[in-house]
Amino acid sequence: MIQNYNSKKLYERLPIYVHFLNSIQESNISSTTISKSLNLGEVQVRKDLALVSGKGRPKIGYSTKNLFKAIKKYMGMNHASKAIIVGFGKLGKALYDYAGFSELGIDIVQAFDISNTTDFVKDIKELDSYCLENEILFGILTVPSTEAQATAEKLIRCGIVGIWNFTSVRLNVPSHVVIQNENLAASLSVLVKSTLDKKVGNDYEKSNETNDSYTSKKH
Amino acid sequence: MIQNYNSKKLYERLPIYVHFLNSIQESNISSTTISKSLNLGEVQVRKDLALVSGKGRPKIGYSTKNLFKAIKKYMGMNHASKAIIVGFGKLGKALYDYAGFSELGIDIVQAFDISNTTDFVKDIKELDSYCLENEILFGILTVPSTEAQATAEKLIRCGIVGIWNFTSVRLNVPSHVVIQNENLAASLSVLVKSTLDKKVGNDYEKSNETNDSYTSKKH
DNA sequence: GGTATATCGATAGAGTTATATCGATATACT
DNA sequence: AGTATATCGATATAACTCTATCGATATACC
Ligand SMILES: NC(=O)c1ccc[n+]([C@@H]2O[C@H](COP(=O)([O-])OP(=O)(O)OC[C@H]3O[C@@H](n4cnc5c(N)ncnc54)[C@H](O)[C@@H]3O)[C@@H](O)[C@H]2O)c1
Ligand SMILES: NC(=O)c1ccc[n+]([C@@H]2O[C@H](COP(=O)([O-])OP(=O)(O)OC[C@H]3O[C@@H](n4cnc5c(N)ncnc54)[C@H](O)[C@@H]3O)[C@@H](O)[C@H]2O)c1
Repeated sequence: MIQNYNSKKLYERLPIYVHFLNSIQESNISSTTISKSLNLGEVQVRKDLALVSGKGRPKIGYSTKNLFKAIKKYMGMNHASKAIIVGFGKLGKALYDYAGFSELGIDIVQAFDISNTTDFVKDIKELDSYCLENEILFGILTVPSTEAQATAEKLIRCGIVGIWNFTSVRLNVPSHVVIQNENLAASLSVLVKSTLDKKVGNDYEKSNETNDSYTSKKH
Repeated sequence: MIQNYNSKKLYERLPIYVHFLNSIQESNISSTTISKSLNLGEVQVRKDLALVSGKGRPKIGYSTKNLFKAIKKYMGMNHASKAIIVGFGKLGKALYDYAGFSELGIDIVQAFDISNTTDFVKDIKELDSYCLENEILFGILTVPSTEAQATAEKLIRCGIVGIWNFTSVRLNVPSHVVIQNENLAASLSVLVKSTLDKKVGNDYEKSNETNDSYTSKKH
């Protein structure tokens, strides 16, 4: 594949830029400044921006507004994507209440549970009708792991094609469905192991550095 | 570097194996079976296991018990790592109550907050004395983003060298400290974008597949 | 207007991670 | 005991991702 670079890692960084651009006042911004503010590689930022946006100007940088729009367009953040949460427990509640997703064009429009139903938490039985009526594409799975596979299948039957999976189960789904596993336990383990590596292997700098887990890179 | 393959991705998979091994009854298990159960590449699993464990036997596989022990040893999961949570809000509470971390040798031993103090949530003012007394190495950062940098610095002053960062801030920390960013918003964006890509680019199979975000791999 | 330079874009290369392939071997089965 | 084969381990290759470098250029400043 020639120069058609479209990667998961890129997709993770673009929202970070969006959040950053949202937070600044300047009407122009350079890739250099962005890279320093976010602890990312300078070349990497430039490459990312070049891919999604129009030209930048030497000595000036990019128009903040245009850059912002370009990234949002590229990521499909303009038309708000509607998502539902299934499993309104501790984690589901935290995610449901979090305001930061809307900045990225994602609205969590409804929560479902098998028992904790309230005004704004519907019974899981209503899943079908709700999803079909509202054309929901995304589901956030925060049910107990024992219920994970069965619940995922329910979601898929309702037309959901993207599942954010917080359970520890590796779901089995048809090929048209996208799964994003959010394995928090694994993630914490990575931190622990990386930290221990660093503490032990202080002989010379370990070559383990990656953009997201380590700090003080020499950009 | 020759064959000293020690990657972040590997560190993410090993806990998945641990969880799986914990859940099965069989006293022997083959890499083939593991790979099918977890939707991972067969060769990849074999390579992972070869790196951390003793030999497997043709037609039999590995001893479940030995494999389990080997991975835990490799990952440093034997001596329990103690972590604290700072910011006992919705997310902090969910993490604090989650039982699944102990399987991976991690104990969340204490929570701190600036206001919601209770019997088991200490005031942030006690952070110093607690961390030093108890030799805490890991901190989970779930304070509001406005407090993130300042709080991270507090943690570091208390001897913490690994921070699991749930805030949207890209922390600036000294080089001996490891940061694991858990950017949930970015992760959700990846799901949305990947799903949209797939829906649109159905001309021929997109070459975007990765082990963690997509399903129905042809292993 | 002329010069210095911050920033850009492009290319090449290095590093990391995953997959395909194949011969070796211990085990199951006849 | 002899044969078929599931599974292993190793090597080679492919795919993906990041970084270093450098010439081009629009802008700032004299
Ligand atoms: N809390 C964490 O920090 C954490 C960390 C990692 C993974 N997880 C995983 O996330 C999931 C949720 O965790 P949690 O802490 O919020 O658990 P929880 O028990 O607080 O919440 C689970 C919710 O799902 C509901 N539920 C049960 N069966 C259901 C069904 N069939 N349909 C719809 N709803 C149903 C329950 O009523 C409950 O409200 C679990 O799978 C857990 O393993 C949680
Ligand atoms: N909830 C989510 O789903 C979600 C998703 C992505 C990111 N985040 C991030 O995670 C963090 C926590 O989110 P939340 O939803 O739990 O928020 P929250 O408001 O429920 O919890 C924050 C807690 O931090 C405490 N706090 C405030 N200042 C403090 C300080 N200086 N020291 C110690 N404690 C302090 C508050 O009292 C509160 O209990 C935020 O930075 C948020 O942006 C949350």
